[in-house]
Amino acid sequence: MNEIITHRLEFTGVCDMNLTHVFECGQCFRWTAGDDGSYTGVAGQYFCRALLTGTTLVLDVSGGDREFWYDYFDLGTDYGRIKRTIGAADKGIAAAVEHCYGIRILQQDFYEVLISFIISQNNNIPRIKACIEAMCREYGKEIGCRGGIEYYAFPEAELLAELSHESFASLKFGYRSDYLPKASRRFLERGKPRGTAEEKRRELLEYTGIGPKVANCIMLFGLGEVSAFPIDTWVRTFMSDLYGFAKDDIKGMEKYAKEHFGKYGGYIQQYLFYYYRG
DNA sequence: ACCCAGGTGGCTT
DNA sequence: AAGCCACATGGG
Repeated sequence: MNEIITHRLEFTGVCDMNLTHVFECGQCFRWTAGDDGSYTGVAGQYFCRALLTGTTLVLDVSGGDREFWYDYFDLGTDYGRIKRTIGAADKGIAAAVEHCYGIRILQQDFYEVLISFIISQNNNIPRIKACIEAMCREYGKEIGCRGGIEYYAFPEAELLAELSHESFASLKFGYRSDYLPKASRRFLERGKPRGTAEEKRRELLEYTGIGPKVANCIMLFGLGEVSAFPIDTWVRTFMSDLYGFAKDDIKGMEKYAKEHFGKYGGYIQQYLFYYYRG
């Protein structure tokens, strides 16, 4: 079969990173653990096998230059400093950060995040992954084959925009089926949201199928807005446990996050989310 | 048979 | 503005 890997990239001196934490913390859906500590998956259009040994990150990829992967893994951000800052004032956060020390917020493609998190609503992570893989297999360009597994790029917006409700329903997308072509068309018209965080948020909320929670996930994972604080059922659990909120007091939780977590809300949310979900 | 999952749209007060 | 409830699907 065609060899999928075209080149190898090595990054040395990579601190505060653990591939399991990065790929299992719920921010992305297309990576799978190998039996040797590696992770293999697709980011946008490119295949990648990642292995972290000590502080050296080795990537075998099908495309994308050094800068692309440096950005994707957020290697320019000092997570040590962030963790010291957010852990200092709060014991609950300190425990989560200690346990989930290797999380990094990937800088994923906006459209991929947009579609993925529309699928995520009222759904669980294994099924979200299955839905996305089925969609990529059906409508994404084949990148190649490795170890008997075929890898597919994330589908183009132009293609998904032309599909019918039934095309998604047959992939078991359920009631979300008609959100995806609509969202793809809107994305093609409007492009990636720009401006202030509040402007981006307002624009995302105009999509059918995007409410406050999904909008914040897209801001955090697809638009680099690391202050965004998505509140789902797990976040409600830890906000209740740690700070005594009633489970349905979303407004109170939002206010607390804004006032106490501020610009690091997204990081804090992600450490605690992964810690509590286990 | 229920309840839950990285919730939201739409309708009714 | 706030309170219901239906919405597909699959696992526990």
